[in-house]
Amino acid sequence: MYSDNRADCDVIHAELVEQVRNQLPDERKLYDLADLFKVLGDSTRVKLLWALDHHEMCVCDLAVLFDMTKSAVSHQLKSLRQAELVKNRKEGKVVFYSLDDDHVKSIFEMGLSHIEER
Amino acid sequence: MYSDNRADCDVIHAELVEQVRNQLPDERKLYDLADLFKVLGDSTRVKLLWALDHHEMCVCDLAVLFDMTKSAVSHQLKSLRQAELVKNRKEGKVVFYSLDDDHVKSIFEMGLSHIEER
DNA sequence: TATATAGTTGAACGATTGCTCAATTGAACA
DNA sequence: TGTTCAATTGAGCAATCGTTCAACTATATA
Repeated sequence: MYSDNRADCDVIHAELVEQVRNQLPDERKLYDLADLFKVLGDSTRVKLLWALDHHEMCVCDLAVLFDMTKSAVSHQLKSLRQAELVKNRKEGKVVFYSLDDDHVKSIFEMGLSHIEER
Repeated sequence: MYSDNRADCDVIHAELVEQVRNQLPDERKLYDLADLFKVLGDSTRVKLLWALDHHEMCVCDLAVLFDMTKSAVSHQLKSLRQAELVKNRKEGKVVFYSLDDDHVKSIFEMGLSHIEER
């Protein structure tokens, strides 16, 4: 049944494996989920999100706040935009960014709970 | 005030920047938070956690389930162990892994909510 | 219209990541 | 005691990631 697989071992608990396999979410969903956490898995982006959770801010403000170049900030905001975690609005030359997701705060707080309980 | 920073721009909203700066969590916490999401930000590890959420499993079962080598599985389980997301127990030659965190499921569900609402 | 400034973009780089491979550990058992 | 098999480990490699740098766009204003 698993003769052509890469797991260099016999199946120990075949029934359990089959049972768990049938209960796993769609493969695509698992990839999307990992991609979301990948975006959250960078301290710069975490900082940006945390700042934007307090108030909408422009690229320049964020650059000053975290002592980064505008370019670096802009690149990271692009990732966050593509993940639909932030949105922006333009006012003259200035682009204001803000959170575009209700779950970020909850996810952060859940994450902090994990960290603080170990 | 910010004369020696790397943000190649004037401060546009100095007061806001200062206000947000004072409300940000400890820098260390933000790094730890990003590190946690970094561990969750890989589809292999997401799959492993999801499987272990259903039932404790040994390395060999997981390798068969996801068609990976035991080595690859073991390496990833090590990351998860270091992040204190999974724990293990030994029974003879076999090592059983299981979830070591109540928040993972909640974090996953929050993440799925974000994905499904866009 | 010319200049200045906010922001974006793409290439290039160094660092990190996830896997493979081979060697090794450790427990069961003949 | 020697063999077998589950699991771990470290080195090495390709791929990915985050930043810098330089060039560019777009808008306000003199």
